[in-house]
Amino acid sequence: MMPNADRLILDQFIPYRLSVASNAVSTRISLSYRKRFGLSVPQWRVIAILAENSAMTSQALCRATRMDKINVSRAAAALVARGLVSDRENPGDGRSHLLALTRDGEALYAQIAPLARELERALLQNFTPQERALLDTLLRRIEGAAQQ
Amino acid sequence: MMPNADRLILDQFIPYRLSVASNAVSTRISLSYRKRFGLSVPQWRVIAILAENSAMTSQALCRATRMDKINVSRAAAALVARGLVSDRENPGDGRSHLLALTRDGEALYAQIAPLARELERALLQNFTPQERALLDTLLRRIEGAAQQ
DNA sequence: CTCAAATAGTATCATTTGCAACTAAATCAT
DNA sequence: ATGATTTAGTTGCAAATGATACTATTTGAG
Repeated sequence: MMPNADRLILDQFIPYRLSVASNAVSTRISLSYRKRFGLSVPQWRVIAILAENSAMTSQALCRATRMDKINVSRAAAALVARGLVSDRENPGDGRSHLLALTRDGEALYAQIAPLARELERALLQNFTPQERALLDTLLRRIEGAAQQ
Repeated sequence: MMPNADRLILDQFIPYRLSVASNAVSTRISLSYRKRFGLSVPQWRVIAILAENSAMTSQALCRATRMDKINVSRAAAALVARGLVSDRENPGDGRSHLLALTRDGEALYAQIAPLARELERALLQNFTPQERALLDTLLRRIEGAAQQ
């Protein structure tokens, strides 16, 4: 038998717990976005960031959404095709484009944002504000350590 | 301009933070398992659970790993092909099989488990035991709420 | 018993995701 | 200026993931 110190109980292994919790939340949320608005999670992230900052390049979106450029590119292409995002030349740099929400995109955001907040509220239904803040902090610390 | 109560700051949106943290951790861990042992995360989960409980059916593995049957089936098939897991008839039910670690599987587990614990320790390097326990609890509560 | 319904697991196919190569524009050193 | 290097973004291919349908066995109602 192995020494106990070298065994591992999956159920108490933090990376596992994190993955399971994240999957449960993502599944729930993405179903909801997909069904009601036909949006994937990457698309939703792009919309959310564009609603906060006006026109941005893809690269800025990569940083803000923590997604790689290919995911941003695909999400943006789909949103442009649906008329939710506009795509114009960047006067300062011919390689990149400036992406922004269209009027339709803003309207969609106005529908989703309250729903997203409601979903978040449901997830955190019996969290105190302190617990919520703590969770946020702990997650950021783990993320930082993972990228080390 | 929308009312502030209906806006949403992605950076502070818990489902987003959870997803970003989980991805950062998974990426780090799965690279490590893949490079050193040629294992995917689902395969690693199957091994970890089989190391805790001896012979089990696929279905029991589904419950224990929180993966769906197709992921378990694929992970198990790959492990059987590598000789890390044995697959014998279930005397009690002709539809299912009993999966268990082989001697090689045990040996591999003995190598990975300490590494996994070490990785976890690195992630939680400046967490107090209380913070660690709290994170575990908060993640379980969110997971429960997500499955509602 | 016998046959409909349920369960275990796999196979097949479509969709998603990620990686590497590619095009085009900008930067920078000579 | 001009050619090598870096950067922005897309495309095309391969691997991973998921949904559906299928086979074989078991269960359970009549």
